Amino acid sequence: MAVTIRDVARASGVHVSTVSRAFSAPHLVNPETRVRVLAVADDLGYRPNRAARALTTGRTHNLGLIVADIANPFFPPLIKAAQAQARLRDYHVFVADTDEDPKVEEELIQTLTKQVDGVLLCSPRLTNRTIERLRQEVPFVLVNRRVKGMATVLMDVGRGARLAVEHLTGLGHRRLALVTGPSGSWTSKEMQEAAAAMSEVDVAFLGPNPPTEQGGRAAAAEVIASGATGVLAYNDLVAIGLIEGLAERGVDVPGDISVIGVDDIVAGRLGRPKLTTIAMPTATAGRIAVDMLLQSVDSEVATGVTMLETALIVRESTGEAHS
Amino acid sequence: MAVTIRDVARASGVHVSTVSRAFSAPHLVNPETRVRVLAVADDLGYRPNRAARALTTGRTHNLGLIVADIANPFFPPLIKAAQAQARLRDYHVFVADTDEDPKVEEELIQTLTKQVDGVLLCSPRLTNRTIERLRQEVPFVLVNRRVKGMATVLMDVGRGARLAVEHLTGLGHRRLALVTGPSGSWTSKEMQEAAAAMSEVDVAFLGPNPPTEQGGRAAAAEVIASGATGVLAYNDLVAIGLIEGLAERGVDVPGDISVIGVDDIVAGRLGRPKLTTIAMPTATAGRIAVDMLLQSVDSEVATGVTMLETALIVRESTGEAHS
DNA sequence: CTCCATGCAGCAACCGGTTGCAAAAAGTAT
DNA sequence: ATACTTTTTGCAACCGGTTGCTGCATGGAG
Repeated sequence: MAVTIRDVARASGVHVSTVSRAFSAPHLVNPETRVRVLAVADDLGYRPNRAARALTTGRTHNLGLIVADIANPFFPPLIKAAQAQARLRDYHVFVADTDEDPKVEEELIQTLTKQVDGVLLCSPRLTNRTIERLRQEVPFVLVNRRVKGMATVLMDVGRGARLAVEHLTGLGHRRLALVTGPSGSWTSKEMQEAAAAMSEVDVAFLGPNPPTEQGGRAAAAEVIASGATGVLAYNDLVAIGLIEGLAERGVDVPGDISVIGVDDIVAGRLGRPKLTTIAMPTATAGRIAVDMLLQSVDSEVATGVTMLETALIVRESTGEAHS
Repeated sequence: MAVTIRDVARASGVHVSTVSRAFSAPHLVNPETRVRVLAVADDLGYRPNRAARALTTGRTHNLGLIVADIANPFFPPLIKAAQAQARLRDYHVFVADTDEDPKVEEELIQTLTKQVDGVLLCSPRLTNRTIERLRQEVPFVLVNRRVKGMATVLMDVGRGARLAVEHLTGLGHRRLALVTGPSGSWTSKEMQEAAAAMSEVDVAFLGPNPPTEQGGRAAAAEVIASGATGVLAYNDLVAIGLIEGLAERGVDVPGDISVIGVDDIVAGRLGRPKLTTIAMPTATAGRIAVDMLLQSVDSEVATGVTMLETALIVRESTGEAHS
């Protein structure tokens, strides 16, 4: 079937070890021999078997990328960037979707560990304890989640939330609401803490909610009941759903209630009204996370926290408070 | 480091082959021995090394999924579904993005083949000839691309295009335009052929264009110049960009020009105006493609074409022609 | 013309499993 | 008790590479 290193060895009249070295330790083989071997290899269409190589070297040259929901528009740019960056370093990446389920997440990590050199955990829903344990088996880099002592890429959503609250209060809103996300979400907690720390404002916490359009739509009644006129939603999807839910109940955005999302997904840029949102540098996060991961794979140490800036983008879903 | 089959063998006082069989050929080992071995294995936290297993069995239990652009909203639902279906069958999936570049695509397939049992090629930009060649190295299933004799999952975009054209002519539009996609795209070709076959209508073909918002925006001038009042765009992204481009030039949709997209991505459902579009069953396609792929991995034959239905969804971006 | 350092290639063990074959154990029929 | 199956287990080779060690040339120093 496939052409192996022995075929190449036979065809070029050298020992397999020489062929092996011609590829992975060029300086240890005579330049002439090397070009000859390489020529024969190319001729035969030989391609090294990464899995076999991994067996001895311990390096699979694969990465795992685990996300809560591929279809959530927040992730694709991150996945794309991570995958591209990995390819640059000659790494392939497994992508897996946990459906927001911690059980699945853990199981996935377990079965993946042997096949990868490291795992990128994006917005994990696992407990800190579980993460600490799993960490023994394979290097991690966390995205959007803080666990002490672990390599992490964070986006400064706390600051984003502060900016959002200031924006809303600046527009005259006095009663605010935060439509929170899933309970395991670091981002959600971070937003809550940031908002709660702003003592001068009155903000109601509504949740937890699934991080989807449906989640937002379902929260509409609660938002109305809260009496808030300024709302910060867990993410754009929720914000969009919320706006729809409010519209169904005859509440206009931004006329009656101002809504701010998080993520700056494409759909928000095109929506009606165009969404005011906190932009997250997801592509950058993916790229940096891969770099950190590969670095920690080599150096055996996996630490360091990278905090990426977020930005408030004001569009049309926020406006002056009336009253 | 990691616990291997030999550790388990030693700890349970049997030979490695017995441990191996306890896992992968249970019926060949005495039930009592088996439970004992499994208990020890569980105790030690043993997990079989898939890569090592692949070396002898030839089955990696991995799949490759290659798409033109992860960030294109058309793909995530497909990726998600494919990945979920694969997991059901105990397969992991490599996801790779080609950036719409055939060179990258080919290279990716080459380096992936040894690590996977099969590859899902979604909307490939490769030539038929190249695909035929690569096919020798690894089983394929094609999505959104027709190559004779190969397993394929298609979405009936031809019929979709016909419905779209009928919808437009039904609204009184006489001059139509088709904003085509990338030159290697089967979908684009299919749409063109379907439209061209409708002899009674006058449709201009504008393209090729990159399948993005920018591509659509850039095509706006050309669309106006064509004099068309009804436009079918390669996909929703292009349609959205086009609508923006038209708006910049003072052309209203659907007031002056009607626009239809393809894919039914979320952003279109939320846009202004809400996009009339041809819905593609992407999740179903992903699921079925994985099933077909796994089937062909087992049976050594990879054929069969599955055609999935599309549907025209009329929203707000199309309207009556004003003479 | 030795002696030794250096460069290059071969040998063989090993990575973590699988599997055909044979031996041993257990069961069955005579 | 013997001969013959049928289970159950062990042995050892193998999958496709890698790598520490050894051995052979070659070349420069003394």
